[in-house]
Amino acid sequence: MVLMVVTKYAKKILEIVESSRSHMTAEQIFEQLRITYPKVVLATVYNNLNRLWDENRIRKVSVEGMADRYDRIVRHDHLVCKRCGKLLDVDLGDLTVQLEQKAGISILSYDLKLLYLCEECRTNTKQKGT
Amino acid sequence: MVLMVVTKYAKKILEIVESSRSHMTAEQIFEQLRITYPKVVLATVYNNLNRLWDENRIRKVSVEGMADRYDRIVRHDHLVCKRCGKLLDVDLGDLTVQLEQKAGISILSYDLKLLYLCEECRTNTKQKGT
DNA sequence: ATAAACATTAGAATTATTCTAAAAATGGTG
DNA sequence: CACCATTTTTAGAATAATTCTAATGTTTAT
Repeated sequence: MVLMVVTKYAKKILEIVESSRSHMTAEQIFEQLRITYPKVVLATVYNNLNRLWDENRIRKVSVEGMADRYDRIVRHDHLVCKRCGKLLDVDLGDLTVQLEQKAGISILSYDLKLLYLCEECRTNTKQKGT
Repeated sequence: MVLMVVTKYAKKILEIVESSRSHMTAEQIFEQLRITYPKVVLATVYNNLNRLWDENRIRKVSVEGMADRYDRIVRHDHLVCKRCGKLLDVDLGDLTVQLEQKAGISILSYDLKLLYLCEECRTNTKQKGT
């Protein structure tokens, strides 16, 4: 149970997620994967993403009300525009130890999102919409 | 634009969310609301939840792959079981200032989830890694 | 009282994601 | 290699969650 990611699809999917800095959705990963393997099916992408996530090889990022996004595992945090959902990377350093101490429990990882209003949303309009 | 939450539905929904400690889904809130207003419709619940969230009167909590949950605004963090998605409250104190400093940006709020494996999931099965 | 603005409804429509069962690929064994 | 067990992929149906649309109802301000 040490060697994982054997299939070509899993391998390529991991590659896609890791080489992208753009928090792709399953659908986008699917499109990307299709370039190399035109026969592949969306369910396969979901299967593999779930497996990779289970094995801690990718991160899953969920923003309220939007499709889940997948991200490389390298630790970093996210800045999320509360209005349009735009996601940016930001690195606040590793808070694991601090958090474990405060919580008094040992954790697998943590997920930190800072909610703000992006430039556009701030200037554009004061009501909702992207 | 200062007085909000005027309608009976919004009022009651806010009441339900605030008086519950259980991170309810829209569906559950709907059921609860129906006790008082049997005529109400699910879309109304979504409309109101979205409005309340927009107005910062409730929190929305999303756990990967599950329906969004709604929560009172009182600051606290969450412990999420990575396997079963179970959600628990935990309070690590207010990190806003620290985070704003590290990020060098002013934020509306933040969302911190600690991922762990709950007792049950830890003992139950060892398949799927971890 | 009337018009403008906002809220609610019903149900269809859209998305995202999982499930199911069958077919295909892979792996190890004798 | 030949066989069986296991895992992966496929296609498409199924399930959820959430939004949209258009009509209708309610409230507010004039």
